[in-house]
Amino acid sequence: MALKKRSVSATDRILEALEERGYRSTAPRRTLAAAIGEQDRHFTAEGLRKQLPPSLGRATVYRTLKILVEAEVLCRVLLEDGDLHYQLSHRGHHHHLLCVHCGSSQDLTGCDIEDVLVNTSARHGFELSGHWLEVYGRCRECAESGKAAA
Amino acid sequence: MALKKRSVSATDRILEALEERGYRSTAPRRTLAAAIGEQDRHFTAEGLRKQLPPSLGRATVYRTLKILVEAEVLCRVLLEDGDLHYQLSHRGHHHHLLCVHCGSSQDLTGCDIEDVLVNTSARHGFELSGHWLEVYGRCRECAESGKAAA
DNA sequence: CCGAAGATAGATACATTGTCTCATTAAACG
DNA sequence: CGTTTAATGAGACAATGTATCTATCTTCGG
Repeated sequence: MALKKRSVSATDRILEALEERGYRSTAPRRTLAAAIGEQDRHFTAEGLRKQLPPSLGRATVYRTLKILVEAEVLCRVLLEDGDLHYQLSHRGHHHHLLCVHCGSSQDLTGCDIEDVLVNTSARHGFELSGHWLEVYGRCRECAESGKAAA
Repeated sequence: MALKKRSVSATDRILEALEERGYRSTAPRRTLAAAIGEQDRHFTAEGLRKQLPPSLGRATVYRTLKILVEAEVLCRVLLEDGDLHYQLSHRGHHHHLLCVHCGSSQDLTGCDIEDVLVNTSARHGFELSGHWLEVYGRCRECAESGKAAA
């Protein structure tokens, strides 16, 4: 269930985001952008690094990932076991449905959690400024095959 | 706004939880339980350790914290900056309202987020099994003083 | 094109937060 | 008590990231 379709390649989106923000176009960054564009799933910093030429320094990988998260091109994903992964992000705030079985993730859309949170928080006299939410479970495919099997 | 009141001391609750689960009563654990009972705020493993005699090994602190989280006496709190803290927990699943200004936290109660999540996930064909939520903002006190100041 | 200014890279040391191993010690229990 | 077995503390190791530093590459004005 990888996302293959893309009008503009993810690689290009990454490079554009860097350019927009005034970062220079360098060979390491282009290599990284291409590698990230090839991921069809959330990935770890080290996992990504293993797919890159060893000449590309560790610090560069982490630095670039950080920049891309700030630029909202990537977002962080916290797995249930505490592992921090990264994945291509659609702009704006959103959450993830993470399949604990196959590891896929989908964006949680059409969700009114924000409203619920604002209201509930207000009842506590709390002025909400942000939140972090990850949802774990089984995606449609895994849920169905799971019923058949187990 | 620390929680000072407690019918049974937190320290005792910790020791009881350990006993219930068949763990032995040892001096290091009693020391740890007492120290945790004195925290009036979420704390880090290392922060806690600094309040303990250096003779109490690092591994013991981490081991005990892990046990206590499993026993649901403590829960983990993820701060906005990614720092993982611990705090005394009331049993059962709940979330935290974390004040980014004063660092206090309160439990989010009377919240129907679970229902919203179940419904929203279902629309994605997703079979929900768990979630992680942290809410950041300003507590009543900080929100009010903030308005006066800023 | 060239050269200067400044961002970036890679190497590497360091930092943080844990986990694992292992010999020693201490609890629990008959 | 003594035996059994869990627990401790020391320290190695691991994972993940940040800071520092010098060399190098980009960019851009001329």
